[in-house]
Amino acid sequence: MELRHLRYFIAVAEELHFGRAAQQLGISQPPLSQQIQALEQELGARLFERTNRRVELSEAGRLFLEEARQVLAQVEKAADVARRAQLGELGEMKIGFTSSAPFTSKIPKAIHAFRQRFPAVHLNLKEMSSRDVAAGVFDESIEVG
Amino acid sequence: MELRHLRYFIAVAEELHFGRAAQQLGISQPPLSQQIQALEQELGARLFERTNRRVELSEAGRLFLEEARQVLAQVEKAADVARRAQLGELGEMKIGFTSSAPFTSKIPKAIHAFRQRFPAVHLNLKEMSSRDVAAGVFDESIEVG
DNA sequence: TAAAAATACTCCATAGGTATTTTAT
DNA sequence: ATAAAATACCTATGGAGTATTTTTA
Repeated sequence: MELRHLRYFIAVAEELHFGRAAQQLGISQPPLSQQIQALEQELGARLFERTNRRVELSEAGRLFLEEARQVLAQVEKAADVARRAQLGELGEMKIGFTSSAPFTSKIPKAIHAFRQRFPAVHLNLKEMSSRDVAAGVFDESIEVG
Repeated sequence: MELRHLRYFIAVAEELHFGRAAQQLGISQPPLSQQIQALEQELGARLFERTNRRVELSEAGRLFLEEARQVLAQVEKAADVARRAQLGELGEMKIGFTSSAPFTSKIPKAIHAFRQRFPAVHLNLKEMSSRDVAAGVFDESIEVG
């Protein structure tokens, strides 16, 4: 099974008409019929009742439609997560700082501004020696959450 | 995006090695690299850090992996729902019966046996006139949940 | 220099198109 | 007689294979 099968199935389920669904999908009707048949065969389930002047969903089709929509929604979410993570709007930020850093003034403000800007980024702070800061050492952590 | 991309991505994420992942998938390494590249391009996100002796997941890749697994799990569920609905192990059963039916004895037993056999089928009972039973009329219903 | 991924190209399986037939109204 | 899906057949896009190059540890 491929997402194509689910996209095609949903189009037919919404139009209840192979010709119009094909048009909406930008393909012709025969390959759409074929893909739906292939899907039905793989599932071992009849998804539509075809009575030549009318196409309607079978019981299996109605239930499958809900699941198929959830799959596509989940795919959208997956793509969105990846894009936002790439843009640095999601994920984890680890910051090491030395005890001599002006913690009482600048760091809290910086954290606040950062969390305002990237609310989905998980912040992870740690006080450490300046040598470790320079070396990029960051084993344990204090989470700000 | 197609499910193929997700299946390939998960294989590479698990093996952290394109060659072995390709072998596990039953394809050769170059097309696997190509499909992963196509996926990364479509997402606009780098999923792996390639440093020639080592492949590792990027932050975006780690987050995407969780989502991708959920997609495939949802696809399995969708297929399962369709198959079980086709077998009559899922869905809805509507039964009309007349007031003269021996409700106190046979019907409750029949319901019990049915629900034992098909626990996922939603039962829907209604007392109606014998004429409506014969005509298959079934507008409102009493649900047995 | 060795191990692994990326390129370059070639091939073929199959998604998709066109033409036609079937079917039920 | 008509509208719509199914079937048959053909085409061509792109997924997959083989050979080779690039990269860096």
